Amino acid sequence: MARRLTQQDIARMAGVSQTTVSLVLNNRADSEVRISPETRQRVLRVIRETGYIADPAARRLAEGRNRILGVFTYEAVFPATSADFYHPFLVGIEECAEEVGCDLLLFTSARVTGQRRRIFNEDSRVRLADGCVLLGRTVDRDDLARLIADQIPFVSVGRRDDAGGPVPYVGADYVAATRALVERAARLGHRRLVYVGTGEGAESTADRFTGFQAAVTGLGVESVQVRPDRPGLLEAVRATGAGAAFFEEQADAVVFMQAAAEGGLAVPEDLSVVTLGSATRPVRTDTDFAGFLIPRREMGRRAVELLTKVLETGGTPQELLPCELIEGSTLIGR
Amino acid sequence: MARRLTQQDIARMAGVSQTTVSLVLNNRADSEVRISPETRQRVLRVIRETGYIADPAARRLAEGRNRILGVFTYEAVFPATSADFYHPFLVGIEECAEEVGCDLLLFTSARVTGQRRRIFNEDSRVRLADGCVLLGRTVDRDDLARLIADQIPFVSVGRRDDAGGPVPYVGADYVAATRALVERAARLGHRRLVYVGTGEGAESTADRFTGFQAAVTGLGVESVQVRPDRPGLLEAVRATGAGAAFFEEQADAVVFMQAAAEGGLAVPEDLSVVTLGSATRPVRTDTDFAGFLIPRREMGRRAVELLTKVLETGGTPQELLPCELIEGSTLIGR
DNA sequence: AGAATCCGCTAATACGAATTATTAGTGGGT
DNA sequence: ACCCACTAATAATTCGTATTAGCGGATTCT
Repeated sequence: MARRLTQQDIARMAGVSQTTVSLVLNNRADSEVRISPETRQRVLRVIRETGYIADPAARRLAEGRNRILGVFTYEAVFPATSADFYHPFLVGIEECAEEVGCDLLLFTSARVTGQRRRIFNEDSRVRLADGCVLLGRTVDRDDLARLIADQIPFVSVGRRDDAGGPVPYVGADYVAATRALVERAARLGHRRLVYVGTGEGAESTADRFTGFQAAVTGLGVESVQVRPDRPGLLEAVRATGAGAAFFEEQADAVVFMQAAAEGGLAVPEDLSVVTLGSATRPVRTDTDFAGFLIPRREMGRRAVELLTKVLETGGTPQELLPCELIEGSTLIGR
Repeated sequence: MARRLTQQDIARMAGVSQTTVSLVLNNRADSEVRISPETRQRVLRVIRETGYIADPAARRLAEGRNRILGVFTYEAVFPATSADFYHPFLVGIEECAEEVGCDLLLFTSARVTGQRRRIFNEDSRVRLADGCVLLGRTVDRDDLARLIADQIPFVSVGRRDDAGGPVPYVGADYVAATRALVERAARLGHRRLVYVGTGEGAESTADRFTGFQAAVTGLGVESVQVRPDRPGLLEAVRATGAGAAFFEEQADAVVFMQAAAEGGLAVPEDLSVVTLGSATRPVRTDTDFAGFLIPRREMGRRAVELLTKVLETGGTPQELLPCELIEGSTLIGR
């Protein structure tokens, strides 16, 4: 097995010292340090010819940084079930990482403990990267607290509640987006709305409910809540007498539409339907729902941007990106 | 920024040497090395109390490996057009990487030179990983030769011809799968077959043609070849008088089906249709083609398995995985 | 009796790159 | 002849962990 090339090897080939190779590599041109153009070129040529690349572990150990950004996901990234969910984020992350000249390390090695992955296992490689981006519908609170306590630079994609301290994140502004949709319904004359969803669990879910309630209260509109998993959902929604239904989860709306068609409920003539963001669970539908788009790609990009900023100057950035509203065809006046 | 705890710190607190801490941590109980139970417990207690975790960078440096596997693709992975092609491979790769405890480094930053990516560009990061998996419809011969010459551990997903030496790969057995399909057609009474495809180019394509010809010759069945890109493909195929058409590329078969429907050719009543593997170009079709499935996910898994084996013991593994035959509804007797 | 082995632990060193301190050489000014 | 400023490079050290060689005394084997 061929030993990995080291700066020492390059130095030998170029007839200089390891120090010189390091200096050339890091493009140091301070007044402190001088390398003649010829020597520099000679070293660079050997490096080019051999395709030498610095060992990230050694570099990290010596310098303290890597130009490697870790990406941690709580579920496997690629499998089809979650691919649709992660994909847009990854596109954004990848784009921005390329721009800032960082490589991406997918922490696929994190073993699944119980049902999900955990960041800190026996030998977590999190510290191999300069910092990392956290991705997942929900994030383990203990992991977050540990990251904060250990002062590991990271940015969460998706807003997170405090976990032993403020969590750096870039999220989507579900509160504002949901409020805007409620306001639109109100402008169209709706006086009674039904919220179909749990309103609890992950922050993203809670935010939708928060926005809904705030808007409803502010506008003096009547509202009721219905759990999406209850049997006879169609009848339950019908019984509320609401003119518009707000679905926390698009997948539930898709199922509902099917039931409505079978049950003789016309959408949007009899009932308007609004979905609060694109589906997290993949569903196929032809319905052009009124709702909003989660700026997933932008979130990915921004997370990397913020992470590099954190690495440079520290801090705990918290940002919410606006969601684009979708006109759709399922919300009409009454 | 608080300095991290080191083994030295732990050693001081426990009143032992750094070596002892390391030995306790790694649970070494060889005959080579002995630690008394009391000392061990004392060290473990300090570790537990402080929440010490070894620095992965230092650990990797000492161990000499990164546990990072590179994944090189000749086209961008994420964009939707190629996503369907790469996805199943990546699923397998990720699965297995997780099992063997390795992280994945996507060489997405490899710049595109001309039309395609090249492995060895200005600042190739290939050497950053312990080894890498090559993915792509076709792979550059020069790149392969370079990898072999430089003794960089790698495994290609897909069989490759020698390139200045044998190439380690895990491929799909297109020869056997194609032969099996020809044999099935023969058993069903077909005495004249037409091969629609170029039969040349990438190894995967050549293998299909090889299998086809070998089977046809062995069985004494007549056969002709038709280029898939010629105008009037439908008539050309018809003119051959063949009872069954073997399509190298499923996408061509889909187009052909459309033309057949319009031209009044009934499939499979008038002509049986067989496709040699799932589509590389994404096509949507409802036709249940007779053909075979490429074990993409398995190939991805196996590639990582073989790569870890190469890393441990060297060698140049070459494996072909069997394709699962699809009964389908487009191949009947005559 | 002398050699070999065991015991529990530590000092020394390796790993690869970055940084520091230092050296050798050169030319100019007084 | 001497000191100084400057150039171009290197030797030595650092980072935190893992490994190897070895310590001196006691026990066991031959």
